[in-house]
Amino acid sequence: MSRLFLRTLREDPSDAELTSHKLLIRAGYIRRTAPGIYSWLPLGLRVLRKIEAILRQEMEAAGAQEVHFPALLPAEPYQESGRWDEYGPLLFRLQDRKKGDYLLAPTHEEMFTLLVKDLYSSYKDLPLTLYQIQTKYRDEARPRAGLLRGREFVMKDAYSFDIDAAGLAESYEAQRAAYTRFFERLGLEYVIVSAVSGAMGGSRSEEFLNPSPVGEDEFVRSPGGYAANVEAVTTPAPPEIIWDDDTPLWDIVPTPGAGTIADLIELANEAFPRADRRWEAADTLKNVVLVAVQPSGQREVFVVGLPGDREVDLKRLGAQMEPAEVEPAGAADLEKHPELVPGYIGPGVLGPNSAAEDAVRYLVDPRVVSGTSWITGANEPDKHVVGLVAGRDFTHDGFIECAEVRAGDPAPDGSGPLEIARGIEIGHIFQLGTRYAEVLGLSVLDENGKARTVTMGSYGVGVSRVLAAIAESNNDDSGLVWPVQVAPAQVHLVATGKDEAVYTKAEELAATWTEAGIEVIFDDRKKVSPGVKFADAELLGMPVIVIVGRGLAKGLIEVRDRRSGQRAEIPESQVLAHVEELLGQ
RNA sequence: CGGGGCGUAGCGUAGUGGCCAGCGCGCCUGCUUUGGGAGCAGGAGAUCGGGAGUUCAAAUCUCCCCGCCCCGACCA
Repeated sequence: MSRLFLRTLREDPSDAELTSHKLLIRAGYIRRTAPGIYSWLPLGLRVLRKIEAILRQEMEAAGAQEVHFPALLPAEPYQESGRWDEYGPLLFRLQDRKKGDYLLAPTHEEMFTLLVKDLYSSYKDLPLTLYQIQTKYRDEARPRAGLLRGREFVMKDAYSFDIDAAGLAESYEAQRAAYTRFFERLGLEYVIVSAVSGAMGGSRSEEFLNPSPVGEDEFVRSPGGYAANVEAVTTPAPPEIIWDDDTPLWDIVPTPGAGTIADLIELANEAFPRADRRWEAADTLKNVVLVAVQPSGQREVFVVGLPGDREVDLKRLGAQMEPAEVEPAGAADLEKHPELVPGYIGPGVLGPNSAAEDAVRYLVDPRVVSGTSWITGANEPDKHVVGLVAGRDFTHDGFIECAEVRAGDPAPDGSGPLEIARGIEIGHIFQLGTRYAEVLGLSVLDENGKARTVTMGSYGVGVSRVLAAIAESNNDDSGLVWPVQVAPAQVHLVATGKDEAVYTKAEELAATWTEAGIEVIFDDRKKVSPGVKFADAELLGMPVIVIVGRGLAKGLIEVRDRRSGQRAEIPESQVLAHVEELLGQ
């Protein structure tokens, strides 16, 4: 260790917020090079390599073959797939000396698709799964949390190629199983949640989330085992209500100044109270004006209708409108639609309810089923409608998940009330289908000599993010506590005191153990006080700390378990056995 | 991109117009010290984020720019 390239820091870096970030920097595993870009130091690199090695084993076991693409790529394939535009500012773009467009790859679907197209043309060559462990680049608007969201990061991306949907399902299952084994071997807690496929396109998609309060993804789960990303949660539609001739007709009521839901409810309970109960926010139909912005910049104003007690969740809505982005309508957008009276918008002027040809699209929350009765805007200032029945008095252009999800909402599969938690996205698997194969022309001949478009899956693990997630969930007040599988070394050997015999003995142990296949970090620094060595050992976080020092005179060596803090004085002859036991070997 | 905080040595910081910019950690030399971040003595290390301006005088005031952190928007 006297020669190890390492400098531990006594104080937390001022620009770090998360425990994992602070500790990885203080313990000398990584250094920040630029915003969201980190350099790997010897210890950090060892951990990264170990995670990669485990991942490779699981990929090979699942039948995937490793390749390696450049990170620097020509623009053409991405222009063909449309992602050169779709990715927008997230893409690092550059030009060569001849003004040719290049990019630093954010992910490699196109390249894998083209590689297979280049070499294969028969159904006999399938199924095939390829993978790589590569550095990816994304010019994130706001990199944060050290390794958790960087602009450069290490990712394992795998791609499966099959002739049909059944094959894809099999390849997908194989990767899914490999992922569960991988995360289990790391000892990293994970939840598999349903996800929306987003910019990737495709159908089935699941995320592996490491539950953590510092995670950026919100997900829900139910006691019955349902789990989904908040963006992907579906709302179980209440049963339709059949109305009859006794169902009262709607009525326009004056509601001066009731521009907000809260005001409206208060006024309604006073001016036209219900017989059976008080009016609630959930009795109102709130209509919110939004704009969908296409990657081309084209703007479409549309309105969503949802129960008045719910807020619009732009994230959830946006996930369903990909690749368009959704934002609240601005003043300029509203000016183009004078029929939309802010605070008093009702279905009457929206979508199919309007006679106008350019009526804005009207999408509603799944709770607005046929037969439900609402208080909603009358499309003129200071007036609302009471008793407007969906299906009878108005209709819409379709349902959309646009409302916030709340703890306690029912799971769509009836498995109980949902709880909301946060997680770090450590893996994401997709059934892409034919999206990339189609635009890039990847097809093979089937047994009848007919060209069939290949169907693909895409499977990612954020390797550097996994490292951060492990650090985030494996530490204590004095430092990191690595699981043995990924620790830079298994044993941190400390020699204390100034007795030469101690150092000789420790060196001897280090050599023997290394020979026996145990990785040892040996703190042989002679002019460093014991306190510093102990503190460093705890900060660095090897699973076992061995101390050769004052006990040696009696033939005793101290062995500590980093995680539990348990200490034992062991006779020298039994130390190796004890260490191996602690390491679980 | 909006809101907030900030930028002084490798790290953490003090310094709101006035002498050679101070302290702790770390680093170097010497002596002492060695089971919980040692002591003494000496030393190296700073274009005070950059530029322009105001002033007899700027880390400190003004303007512009750059960068960092947090929240939001955004985000396989």
